[in-house]
Amino acid sequence: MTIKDVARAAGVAPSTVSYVLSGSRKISAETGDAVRAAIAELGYHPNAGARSLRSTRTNVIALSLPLPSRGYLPVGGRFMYGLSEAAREHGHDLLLITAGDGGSGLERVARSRLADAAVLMGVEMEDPRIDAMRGLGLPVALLGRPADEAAAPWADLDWAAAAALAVRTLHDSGHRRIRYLATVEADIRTRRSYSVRGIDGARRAAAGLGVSAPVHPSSPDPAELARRIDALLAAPDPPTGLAVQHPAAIPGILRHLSRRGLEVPRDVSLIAIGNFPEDLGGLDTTRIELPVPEMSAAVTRLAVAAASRSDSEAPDPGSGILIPPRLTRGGTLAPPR
Amino acid sequence: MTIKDVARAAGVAPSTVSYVLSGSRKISAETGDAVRAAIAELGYHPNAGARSLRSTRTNVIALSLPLPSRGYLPVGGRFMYGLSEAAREHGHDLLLITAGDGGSGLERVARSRLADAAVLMGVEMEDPRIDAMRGLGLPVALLGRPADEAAAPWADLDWAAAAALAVRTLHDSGHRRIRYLATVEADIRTRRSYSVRGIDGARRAAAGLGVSAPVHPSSPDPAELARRIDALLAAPDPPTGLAVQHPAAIPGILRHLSRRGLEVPRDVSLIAIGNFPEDLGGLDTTRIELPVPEMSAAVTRLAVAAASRSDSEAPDPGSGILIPPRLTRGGTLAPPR
DNA sequence: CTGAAAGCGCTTACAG
DNA sequence: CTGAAAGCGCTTACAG
Repeated sequence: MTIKDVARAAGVAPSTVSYVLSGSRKISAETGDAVRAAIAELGYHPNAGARSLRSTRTNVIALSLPLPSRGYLPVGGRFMYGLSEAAREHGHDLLLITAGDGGSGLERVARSRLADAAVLMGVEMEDPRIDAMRGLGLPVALLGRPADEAAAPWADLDWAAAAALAVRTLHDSGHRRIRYLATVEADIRTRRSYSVRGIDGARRAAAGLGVSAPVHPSSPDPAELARRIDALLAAPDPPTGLAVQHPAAIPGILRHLSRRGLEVPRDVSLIAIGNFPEDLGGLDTTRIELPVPEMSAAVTRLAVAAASRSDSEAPDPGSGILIPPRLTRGGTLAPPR
Repeated sequence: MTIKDVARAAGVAPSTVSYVLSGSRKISAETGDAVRAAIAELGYHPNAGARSLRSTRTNVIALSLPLPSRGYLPVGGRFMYGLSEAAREHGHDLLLITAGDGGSGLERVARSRLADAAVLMGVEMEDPRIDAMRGLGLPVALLGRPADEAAAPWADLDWAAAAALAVRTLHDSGHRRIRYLATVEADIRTRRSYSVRGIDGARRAAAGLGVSAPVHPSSPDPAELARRIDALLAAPDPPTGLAVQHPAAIPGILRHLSRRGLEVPRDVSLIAIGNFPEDLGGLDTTRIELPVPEMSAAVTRLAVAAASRSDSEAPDPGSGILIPPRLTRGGTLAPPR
């Protein structure tokens, strides 16, 4: 089942079938209809290998996944769905590249021309993958905002604004003893963008409000996290408001507070940053949700644009798309007693 | 950067480079070394499109994802990681196919020869994708055990045995009023394999033990699920033991029981089936975990085998790999009062 | 408005 | 033990 079969069935030349498919040439209505009818009847789909060999376009986007940090995994799954559907809307498929093969995966994809562009997930402030791909001719789009915002096109939730919104909302509600529970240490250490920017946003917001909001890293180990919360509560000025950027930890934190006899929001208020309602299992939490569909659509658009730019050798405008945070009211926020 | 460049650098013919790469011909040590040195120095990777056009092998495995049911999503992410890494170990990459484009995605992949084989996730007892792919020449391997076990190679946790193990463990512990909280209704209605087999295993085990263990569907809505649990507890013979096959619901269930003043395991025992320790957020639950790495490795092996079989036109042995359940002891099981 | 032909980068019989 | 050549199924200048 090749383009020749379609051409024979429609009574035209193979090249005419190709032109009907690509739309890059004016075709008479009758010819076009005959070709389309033959394609539909035979169920013809162009051979992907032949097409990519000839045209140097694969219609595939590679997704470079970070090493699965324990806190990040459930989020990764949503993005894979979101990105895959967004890619389809642009006529592309999504190829998964795990960091498991030592970062060489992306280079392999670039050199063997398996994809037209790559979306990088788990972006670090200074992400080595950006420079690595520059020389290899694989355009990238970042799901995360790097330190050098002109290094590559990127899309991200405005984590700094999200953290600031959480701190400001607690402050507006009357809280003065606020703590910022950041992402897990591993993410801070590797300078994951959402991690660094969240902390930064929280600190700036606190400074702007003239309030103190010390930052504490979270832990993937619930028992260890519980110990840290105990330490906070045992301090001379225990917090009345918590902003938490570690989504997976929310249920455990609420359980621990309740075990300690603290009622939320009567004794402690809490705002969750960057999570999904589903992951909260019915907990009615005041929160800033992670806008996965918007982020997926935005970064995919950038990746597709970068891929076609690489055809025309046009310079990379280095655009960034910042998605503003939105607060969802829930039952974990109240004025301090 | 093509095979010709490597050939020139090594002072041999392009075909010789190809033979060194494939290992399908005896090559002298010197020639082989020269070629390998040139490949390493130039950073050569064969063009994927050219290779697949010529050899009809893509070294890509397609992953057909089910529609993201709310209960299943976090699990999907783990499998994507697990399958991607397993595929790499066999020299393959993983291409994501979402059900979003109406099931046509797999057919498109088959007809355009984008992949050598497909792994089907979210398998139903009578899964239409199996027959659909048979005529299209895309070999499949199922991540789930279908009703017709000879229809295609498959790998799965033994959900029937898992459910039976949970019921039996409760029974051994002294429980006689047991309830089986199955998967969400949508999964039962579409006859997802894990759902049907779990229910079946629970019923058989209960019958074998001469105990009654009525089955109740779970709900993706925590409030609705809470109402159903209330109904169970308000019945004349309230349960002392619950087996729950809806992983995402465990934290919510435990919270609801505690809100009702019931202590676990003093008043009610609970065994969770098919979840991840990470998703429990530190809850020390007696459970049967989902063996994602084993399942991923097994189904990938089957997919790769099916792909090479399709080259040699050998018949499909229709093998099935059943992974036995393992109980992890936790703090939610005790004899009834 | 349409067709014949070249060629993308590989693999693999054919030949020596 | 190695090479020259054909051809996989497309796309796209070239030609009319």
